[in-house]
Amino acid sequence: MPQPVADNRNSPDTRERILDAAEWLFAEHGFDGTSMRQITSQASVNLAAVNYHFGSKEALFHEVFHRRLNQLNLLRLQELDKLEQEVGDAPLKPSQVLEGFFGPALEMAADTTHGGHTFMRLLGRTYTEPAEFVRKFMAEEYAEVMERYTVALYRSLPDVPRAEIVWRLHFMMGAVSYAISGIDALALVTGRFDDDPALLKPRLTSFLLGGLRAPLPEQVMQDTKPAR
Amino acid sequence: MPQPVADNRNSPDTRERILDAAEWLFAEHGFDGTSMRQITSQASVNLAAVNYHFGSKEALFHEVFHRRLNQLNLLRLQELDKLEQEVGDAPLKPSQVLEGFFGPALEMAADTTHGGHTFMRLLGRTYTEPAEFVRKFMAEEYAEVMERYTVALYRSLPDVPRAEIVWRLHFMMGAVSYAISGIDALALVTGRFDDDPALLKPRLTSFLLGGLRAPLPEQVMQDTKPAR
DNA sequence: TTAGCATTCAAACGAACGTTTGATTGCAAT
DNA sequence: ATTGCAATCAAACGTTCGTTTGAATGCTAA
Repeated sequence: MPQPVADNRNSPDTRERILDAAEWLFAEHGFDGTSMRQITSQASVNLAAVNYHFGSKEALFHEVFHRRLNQLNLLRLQELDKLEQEVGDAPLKPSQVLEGFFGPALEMAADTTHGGHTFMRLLGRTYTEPAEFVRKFMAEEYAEVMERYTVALYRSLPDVPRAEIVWRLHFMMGAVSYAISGIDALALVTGRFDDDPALLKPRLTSFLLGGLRAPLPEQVMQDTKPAR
Repeated sequence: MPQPVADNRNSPDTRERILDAAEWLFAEHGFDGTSMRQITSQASVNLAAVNYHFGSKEALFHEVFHRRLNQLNLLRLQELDKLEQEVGDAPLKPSQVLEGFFGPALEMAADTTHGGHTFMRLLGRTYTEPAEFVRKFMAEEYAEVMERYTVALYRSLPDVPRAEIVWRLHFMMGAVSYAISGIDALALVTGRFDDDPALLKPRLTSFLLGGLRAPLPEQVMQDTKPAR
């Protein structure tokens, strides 16, 4: 046993090159719109390399996701741990919960040089086109983070019905997704558009907070007052 | 000239059957994920019928869009006309602008029996995956509506910088898109989830209004005070 | 009855798809 | 030197793709 080669992470770049190329192409053209020949060509590797290293196109897609989503989940959980440690048993403020949840996503989306932005575009896109095999691992990999953050949100807004909070979290994720896909889609609908990307985060957070803390609609108020 | 057959809209159902089948399949699996054979099979027409009636797969996609988007645009413009007529030269209230813009979309999304819901899912999905050939006609068909509604929003919020308004409109469209794709994506991220669909609209509008009227972020306030 | 024409149909086209194969390469350990 | 093995490679596999073709069909107008 000269060297525990064991869990071999050999072939220094080709796996990474494939993942990077695939990430960008999937974000740009979607899963079905991207071919193995495009991926391997852009990564400058042999056509068979993907099947050799990952097994299949779907497995590659999963790995593209797992690589960054795992990182994003860790960041979100760390943020929440830190925040909850600071306040002890007291509930967090809604703004703190939002910062912990969307902060890491926006930071990742702001990283345009290491693929973070590319991945967040892919994530937003995939969310609206959940292919069969994607639903499965998406739900699994998101589960813990969503569970902990929804609970934190419940506690931060004790007077708001839980169903309402879940919906608003959903609305907020939509707003953030569009914010990240951002300028492309914006230019698609309005005319040309250029703006300081650094302003996106303050803009978005004040919008989200406004929506999250908006007065409850009357119909919901009525439903929440009586029984249950 | 016995009958002005002229602009023939013959073949009573096959065009419509193709459009309906294509609309559903495109919404479910995307453009690249849907094959001509799936479409024609689900529509119970011959494989060559699509190319005969529409010319190509892309042209079919365009027609699927045009059919409903045209209707949606008309509704939105009618709403705005009516509202502006009511108030004369005075600016509209933000809530009125939102009602005019998102009301027709939500109504269409609530129609689950005539394909309206299906189309709105497709629209939200396409927004985040703008294929080359889609960008073109999307921008064209959206142009007039977006122009008029952004102006109406400017006037309804005279103290808010225009760039801010454009962004917030963008955020709102994201929230609405997610709201419509709705329960599918929600169940993907949280656990199971069931709720009264009739409550969606009041929930969404109070959220949107809260976001739209939220206080401006400090950075933007600073930028807007000095020159320019 | 017949001519014209829009529509439908079965069949085939070449191209591109994801995947597999079997040989070749180049380094590490014997 | 030689064996072992992970990695790369060119080539081919069988499918499925969007589109085209040319013949059949059925209705309408002359």
